[in-house]
Amino acid sequence: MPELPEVETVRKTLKKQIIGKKILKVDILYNGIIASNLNDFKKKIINQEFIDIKRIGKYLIFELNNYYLVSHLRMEGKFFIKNIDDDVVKHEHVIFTLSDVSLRYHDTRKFGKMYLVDKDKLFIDTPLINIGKDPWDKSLNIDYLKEKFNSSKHIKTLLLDQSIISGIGNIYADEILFKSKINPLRLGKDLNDIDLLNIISNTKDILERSIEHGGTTIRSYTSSLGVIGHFQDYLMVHQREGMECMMCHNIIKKIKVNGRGTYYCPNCQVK
DNA sequence: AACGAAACCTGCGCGC
DNA sequence: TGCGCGCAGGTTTCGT
Repeated sequence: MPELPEVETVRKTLKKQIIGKKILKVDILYNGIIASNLNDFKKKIINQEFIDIKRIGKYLIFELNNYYLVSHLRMEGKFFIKNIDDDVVKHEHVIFTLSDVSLRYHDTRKFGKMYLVDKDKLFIDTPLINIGKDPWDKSLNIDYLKEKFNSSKHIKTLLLDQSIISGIGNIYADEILFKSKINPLRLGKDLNDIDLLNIISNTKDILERSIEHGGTTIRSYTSSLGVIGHFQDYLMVHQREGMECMMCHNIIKKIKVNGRGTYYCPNCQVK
């Protein structure tokens, strides 16, 4: 479930439920989720307390007393709060037993990762060492994008590059390009100042509006923490292949860009 | 060095 | 009904 707005929704919801609580026990049912040294992870995390939950790009940053627990949900990672004695269900891979509740990490495809990072090394260690600018960072400006987009890669690919801007995924990349009237196959180096300005402002605008609606819940994905977002009702192109463009009534097309399904309006987004 | 492809996993919907 | 294929909100690793 994870692009920036969905992760932000999880962060807010989770924060209300676990701040101030201590980790009494951790059960790891599928080791692949833990990207750090497994034994260190298990040992260090016991008796740590949740101080705060932040978000950087698509990463959830759980602030503990002495560490950051950094979690990436990848395609289908979800957190749930359950009763401690509830049965463990299929696809629950990491179970944190807190004083009065059970925090459970559920991930059908097992793609998600968790890292335990020293507090003074958050941006020095993996996975955040190369993280790009936050969409609302004031230094994310035309000059920055001119340099980073000076490439023969397609703009869709560049928008998905987390070391340039952090938090944009496949749904919002399509929406940002539609609103900016930029064809996904245009090359980064061919964009002009107006294009870059549009990308900067539309990225913030679309992500903000999605956060207001609790993110996007599409396909049959069940949502994290029982929270269902509604921004899918406002998507202009994503998953609308064969349907009429909301702006010009031409037919929305679907292509592949860098292996990712990409939706656009050939009339609004001329190459 | 830089690019696309494959890998990591599971489940669903489709056509035959 | 069953099988095989393609597809999925992501990122890292492997080959050419």
